[in-house]
Amino acid sequence: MDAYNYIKEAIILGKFEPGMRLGEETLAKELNLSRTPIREAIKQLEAEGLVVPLKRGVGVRHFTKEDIREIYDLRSLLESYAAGQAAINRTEADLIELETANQLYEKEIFDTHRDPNSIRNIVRVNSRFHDTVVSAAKNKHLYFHISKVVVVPMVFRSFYWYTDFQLQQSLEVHKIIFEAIKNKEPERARIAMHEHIFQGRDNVLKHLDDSTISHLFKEEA
Amino acid sequence: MDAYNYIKEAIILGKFEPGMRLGEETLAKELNLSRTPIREAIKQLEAEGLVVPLKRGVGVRHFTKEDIREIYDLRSLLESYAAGQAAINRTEADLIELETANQLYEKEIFDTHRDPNSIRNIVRVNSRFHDTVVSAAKNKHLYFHISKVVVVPMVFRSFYWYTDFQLQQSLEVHKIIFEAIKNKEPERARIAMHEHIFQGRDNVLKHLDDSTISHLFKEEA
DNA sequence: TATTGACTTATTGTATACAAAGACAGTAAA
DNA sequence: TTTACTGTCTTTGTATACAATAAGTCAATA
Repeated sequence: MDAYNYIKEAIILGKFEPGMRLGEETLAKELNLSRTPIREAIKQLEAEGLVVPLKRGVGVRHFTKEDIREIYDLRSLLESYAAGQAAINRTEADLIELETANQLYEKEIFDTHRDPNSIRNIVRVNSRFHDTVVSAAKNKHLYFHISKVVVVPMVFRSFYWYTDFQLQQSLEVHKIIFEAIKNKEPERARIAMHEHIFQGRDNVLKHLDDSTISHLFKEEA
Repeated sequence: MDAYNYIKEAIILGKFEPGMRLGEETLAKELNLSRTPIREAIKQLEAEGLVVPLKRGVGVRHFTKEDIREIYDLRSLLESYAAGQAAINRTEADLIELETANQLYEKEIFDTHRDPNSIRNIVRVNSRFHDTVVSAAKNKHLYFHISKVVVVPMVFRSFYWYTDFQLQQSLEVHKIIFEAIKNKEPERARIAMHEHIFQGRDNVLKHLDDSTISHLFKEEA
């Protein structure tokens, strides 16, 4: 794996915690590389906003409650628009892929043991559904920007906090979104997606005071 | 100026034309630097989508008509949302800054000689107004992403195609947006901004067949 | 004890050298 | 004329060395 993806994944999975400084020499040794490719990877991650300047170098960005609110507002705006456009522009192939993603999602939810590996699988198939919706909107630039908004460590961790009921509920909304896109009902798709993402947002915000994860976030000024 | 901003500006101003390959050694000589900082700048620009892989290296990205349509759709979605939020969250300082920007805009429009330098000034004050609207929405992540969507060479050139009447019309819409934000009317601000950006979009698309600029764009496949 | 200052150290910023791999040109064969 | 091949050459990918500077340390002074 290249330096960019290695660091990115480490941040998303929480191996590199928010506020942690990323020394070039350290990473270079960790990846058996020289500093040059490490620096390039860091520059890219900085452009994406995943790492921020920290003491003549960079560190993993931490997200405040305010950040989470803002990001979910933005994501909701973009993805609900995407759902609406998907209901207009989707192809038959998109519908098949959406249905597949949801079937896998259903399977993962029922089989889950709630261990980290299982959560990762749930995240993966959930992302596959959302990704397909955005892809079906047929706007490459929209796709590009949504992928940058969504890639935030938060999204990964949030699934730990879903109850079985919430996971089930989430699946049901996926099915409603799918039906709306299939039947070419943009408004219904848009509204359902908006609700869906705001449910996720509320769930995350509700748990932000939880002591087990509070160290991952910086309090607002 | 650092390598990143130098290259970025050269692309936006059209000094580096779409499709042009950006050789590291060449840029290094041009800026009296070694290849290392050049490579880092290129990686950042690549992450932003302003340059794309081209023959084992990178080249300036070209935008198809389809790209322009997509970008304006996206920009319209984001900026009209921003205008709505600005009508809710704006401070008194925001209002002063918006009014200042519009006054300068008015001045530039009346004084213009339609030379490159004058166009640059118009672009600058127009950007200042739009920037302030987005800033007044009080969502840093929204601001971040809009700035990436808007920074496209297109925006700069589009002002060459405005007639005096269109510039005047553009100013009038700015004033309507300002009033809506001032009076805390989110829907009115949102709709006005949406119309405003779509007018810009139509203007650009109308001129895309123009022979004087057609070389700047690649035909759609 | 807190604060300032010089000193030491660690880490980044930049340049350069070498290795690797496409791109290109020229040639030969179909 | 076109295609396929081969060798050369340009340009990128990576490593490393050195310069610059910010950070940390410790002692002296208020």
